[in-house]
Amino acid sequence: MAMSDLIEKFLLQMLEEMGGVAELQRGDLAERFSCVPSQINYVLTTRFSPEHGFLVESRRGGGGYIRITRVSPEPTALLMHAINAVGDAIDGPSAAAFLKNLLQAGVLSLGAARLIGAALGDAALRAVPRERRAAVRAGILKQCLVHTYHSL
Amino acid sequence: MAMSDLIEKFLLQMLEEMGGVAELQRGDLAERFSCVPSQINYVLTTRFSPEHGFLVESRRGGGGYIRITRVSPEPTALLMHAINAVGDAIDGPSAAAFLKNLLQAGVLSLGAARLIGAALGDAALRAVPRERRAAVRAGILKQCLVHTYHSL
DNA sequence: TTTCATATGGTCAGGAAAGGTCAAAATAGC
DNA sequence: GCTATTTTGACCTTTCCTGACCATATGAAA
Repeated sequence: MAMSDLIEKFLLQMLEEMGGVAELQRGDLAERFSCVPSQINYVLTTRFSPEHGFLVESRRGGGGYIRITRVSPEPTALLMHAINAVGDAIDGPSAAAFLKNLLQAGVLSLGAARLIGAALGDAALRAVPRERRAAVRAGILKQCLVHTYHSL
Repeated sequence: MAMSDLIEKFLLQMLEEMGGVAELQRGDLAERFSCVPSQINYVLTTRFSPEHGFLVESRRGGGGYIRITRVSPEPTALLMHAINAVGDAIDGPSAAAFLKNLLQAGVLSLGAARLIGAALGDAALRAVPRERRAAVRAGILKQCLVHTYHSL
């Protein structure tokens, strides 16, 4: 695995531990990985760009620093929120809205969202009396989201 | 036997040992067989194409790699068979076995298989009376498989 | 207050380390 | 002999790594 990948991994883990913001010194990090300082910039520009959902600030001079902030909300937080919000029963359109939101946020892949959607549809719940479907749907949806949470 | 056949054999065995995914470096492999690197590409395009049931990913540059993943040659047939075999009711372990088979065959991704598993578990079906769960489970499972079928 | 030394971080271009493409030459199978 | 397959090499593209040089902040000295 290339060094840039290792540095990326390190920074991601750091962000995870620090709850979304990591502050570091370029020289220190370069020394830890035995590379030139500018390689840190390379990693930052290729893997922590805004399109990747990060904000990078820095300051030069004595006491300088580089701060990386995860700008797109963390998937775990979004999932947690969604799981709590589902409740004990949910109708089809509402469930679909949940899935759409999570898809939009990049927490669920298109395939996963559609798959869950299939599991929640009336066709899948044929064996459940109509008046109980909302409750069953909620159970399935929550469990799917919990699973997704655990697989992050 | 032509060298391309030898390389093919080697890669197939590698896939076998690694459980369906093999990661390699083009230069290394070329050196091992004393051939030019581009011959590896030839083997990959003629014998590990999607029609042959393989997925090939790669990355250039330092630390580059080639990854071959075995997928099912006939996902549609396997899915069709599975959908028919599920029946009107199915217990948890049997459903799990179905998923495991389809996973092994590469029809379902690990993520998809686990996701469906979560939707079929007792935790997800808490709102369904125990004696009706098998029927509900069958409905959900079949719908998920039908969905997968359509999204191929 | 101005100036200079030091401590950071930033930019950019070039070289190195992969993998990709393509067409011509060689070979194998009928 | 003819055709399809295989083999090869020249050239291309992408990604990574390095180093020289640049820019800015802080603090002490003049």
